[in-house]
Formats: sequence, C-alpha cells, structure tokens
Amino acid sequence: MASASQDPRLDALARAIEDFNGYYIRLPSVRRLSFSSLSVLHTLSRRGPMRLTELTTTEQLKQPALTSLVAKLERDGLVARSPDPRDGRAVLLSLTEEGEQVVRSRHADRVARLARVVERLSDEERAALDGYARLLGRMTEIAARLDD
Amino acid sequence: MASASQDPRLDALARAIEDFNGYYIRLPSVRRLSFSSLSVLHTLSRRGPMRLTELTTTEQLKQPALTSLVAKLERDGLVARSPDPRDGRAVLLSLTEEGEQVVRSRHADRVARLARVVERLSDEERAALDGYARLLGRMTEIAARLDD
DNA sequence: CGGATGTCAGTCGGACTGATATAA
DNA sequence: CTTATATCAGTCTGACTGACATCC
Repeated sequence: MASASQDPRLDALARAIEDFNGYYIRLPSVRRLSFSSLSVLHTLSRRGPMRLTELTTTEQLKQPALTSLVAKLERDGLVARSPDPRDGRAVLLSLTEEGEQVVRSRHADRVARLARVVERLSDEERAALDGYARLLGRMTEIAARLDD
Repeated sequence: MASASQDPRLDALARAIEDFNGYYIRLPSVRRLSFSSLSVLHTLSRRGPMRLTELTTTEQLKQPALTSLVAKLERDGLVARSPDPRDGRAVLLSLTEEGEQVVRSRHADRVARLARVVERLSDEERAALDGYARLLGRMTEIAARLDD
C-alpha cells in the first residue's frame, strides 16, 4: 500500500484520479458495444470526420483491427464510410445520427451518475467544481500538445 | 457536437473528465498485461487480500473469467493463492512483492506523465491541485457508498 | 439437503501479425 | 518504383454461458 515518489502531492493526485476512475468508468454497456467501439464513437463525435489511419493514432488499435471494428459499426448503422474526394485510397469516417445518439446517451448516463455524487457534496465543495472542470480542460489541452 | 442536459455545469464537468481520461488512460502496456489484469492487481493492492467472488463485484468479470485470469497472474508470479482458513471452499488472493512492483511502476508512469502536464500550468492553477485531489477523494468515497 | 465458491468445457468476438490490392 | 491506405487470412487471447465438483 506504500508509494514512493519525489513529489507526494502529485502522488496523491494521481492516486485520487486512479481511484475515482474506478467508479467513473463502470457503466452498463450500451447495445453490446465494446470499450474500443465506444471510444471510436467518442473520438469521431469530438473531432468530426476522419480517416481510418488517423484513428490508429488516438485509439490504441492497429489498422486491421479498426477495419473490422468500423465495418461492424457501419453494419450497425452508427458510422458512415465515404470515399475521400481528395485521396482515392482513403475513406472518411463519420457518425450517423444514430451514432451521435449513442455518444449522447452514454454521456447522459455519466452526468446522471455524477449528479448523484455531487448532490451529496457540501455547498462549498460543489462551488469548487466549475474551477475543477476548467482546470481539467487546461490539462487535457496541454497533454494533447505533448503527445505530438 | 451539441449536448443536452438540465445542468450545463455538470455537463461540462462530465465532458472534461471524459476528455482528460482519454489522455490519462493511454499508457504503454506493462509486461503484456491486459487492462483487466492490471485492474485486478490495482484492486488487490488497494484493498488487500480478498476472495475471487469478492473480485467479481469490483471487476467487471464473471467468475470463470477471473479463475483463468488469476491462474495466469499466479503463473507469472504476481498473485498468490492461499486457502481461506475459515472457509474450505474459498481461496484468498494476495499480491506478491513482484505484483506490488507492477502496480507501483504503473503508478509511477502516471505520476511522470502528470508531472509533465502540471509543470506547464500557471502557479495559480498548480496551487489549486491539492484541493482537487481532496475533492476527488471525497467524490470517490461517496460513489463507493452509492454502489452498495 | 440447499446455497455458495470456485473450476472445467465449449464457444465466440476482438485484436495481432503478415501478406496483399490499389491509389498517390 | 516507392510509399501510403486500407483490407484479407490465419492465429491467439480473453471473455461468456452452462455444467459441475466441493465445501458450508
């Protein structure tokens, strides 16, 4: 249970995030979709249409795995594939309206889960949440730039 | 890209957490261990020795899956299985020292990743981190009680 | 005996590597 | 011709369901 690090504050923060994620991540799976499938839908929803190869950089999957995963998502009507007008080799992937709905519904589940926790916080604690969200946004932005 | 919810502040928070996790979760896999295996090691490290059935409540796996997963972890020397002195049917699972090391090393990777982000924050932002770690801890505690 | 704990057997989906078609 | 994009073929790991042995 002990942990060693030069900076006990970072240590505590990393640990707090790890433990919180244990609860935040657990959601009943929607429509039999795998974790990877949901991640692809989420990425397409946030970043808009992109190529299969571009997805291999954000998802932790190789090209062949994405080919079959996307094929399945297309069969299920959640993703649309269209040829890239500027590159005959490439395929542009985008969410269908049904695909967007899956992402929204999952987000709504998380909000509901979060609400039940937040309503049990003190007024003071609750008031700090907005600042927290903004800071997390900043950190995500920084992390994204580091990954290039 | 639009999102609908009664509470735009919760909405923004849930979204900030989702996006941050996208970066926080991505780590090179250690020793060919699956996500599920790492989760089991993490749980055993935090909560101490427990039974296989108890693990089925925290991990999202059925008993048979855990049987074979734990068998593999035992072969790899990361988990020890000992009979429960108080119940002949049960098996007590605990981490070996090597198993603890895997958890620590993974935690250290996260701290290192986090450090590179945190050092690019402003002094003011950085000063807020301790409060957020504490708040996250509170929320985890509340979420744990809700799940019973 | 009935209920709980864990394992065994068989199946299936999801991911990998390596090889291949097609377009830039 | 070489490189990039995507797919196909074959294999393997990890998870499920259902049946079972063992102990309370």
